[in-house]
Amino acid sequence: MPPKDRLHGTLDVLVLKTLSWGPRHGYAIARWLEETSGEEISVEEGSLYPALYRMERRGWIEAEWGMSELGRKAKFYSLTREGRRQLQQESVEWQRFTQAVLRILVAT
Amino acid sequence: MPPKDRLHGTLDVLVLKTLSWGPRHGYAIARWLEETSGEEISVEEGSLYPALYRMERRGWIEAEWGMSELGRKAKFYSLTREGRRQLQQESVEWQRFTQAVLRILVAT
DNA sequence: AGTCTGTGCATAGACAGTCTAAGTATAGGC
DNA sequence: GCCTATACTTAGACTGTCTATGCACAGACT
Repeated sequence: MPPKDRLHGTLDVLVLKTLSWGPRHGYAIARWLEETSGEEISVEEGSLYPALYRMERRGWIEAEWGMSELGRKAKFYSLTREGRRQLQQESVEWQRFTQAVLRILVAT
Repeated sequence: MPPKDRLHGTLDVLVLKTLSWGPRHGYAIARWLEETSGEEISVEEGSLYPALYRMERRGWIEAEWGMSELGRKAKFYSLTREGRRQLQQESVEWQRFTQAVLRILVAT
């Protein structure tokens, strides 16, 4: 696996979290995650857009065409009620799991 | 993805870490990870054994047939020098990445 | 005029890893 | 006799991320 598959399994929850602060278009989601993480996280477009479609299909987010800050057409996504539930649940599970892994990795 | 694909990308480093305390056979590695994590982590055999072969092929671990604690034949794996390097590196990267994710997930 | 970079979306196909599920084999408990 | 636990093996499904490409438009720079 390419070294950067590290995103595997966390992209959804990251996108959901990003949208929890209000609607954003795809490109903005990617930029925001990368900047906020100090470039520690990189979001490839080939991963992001399929992920957005998946989550829309599952009813976690909704899309609406609009205008970006720069006046270009862009698809804005927003969390649905179900998406908010999903975010909550996934976030908790992710933290529980990574805590368990961390305990093992730092054990002596 | 089945809800339990959460192991994705962390199985290798967990196995390497387990072996850092000495040789163990596959079955014991799985049991140990599950117990130590309080059943938070579950290691399927269909994931574990292919992972062991992969890591052996990559020179991170070495195998040797022996006898288990219960007197049954079992394949014992031990870390190679390269495996120790790999563990160190992967562990650091994993922690950096999950820290970045965590910061986002707990942000308000 | 032409090129380059940045914005923004879309999608095909490769790739890799985990999972389910089945099988082998042995041993002990009921 | 059957069930559970130990211990390894492997085929195939599944899914998600990646690379790579394409479209479209705008502004900057030469």
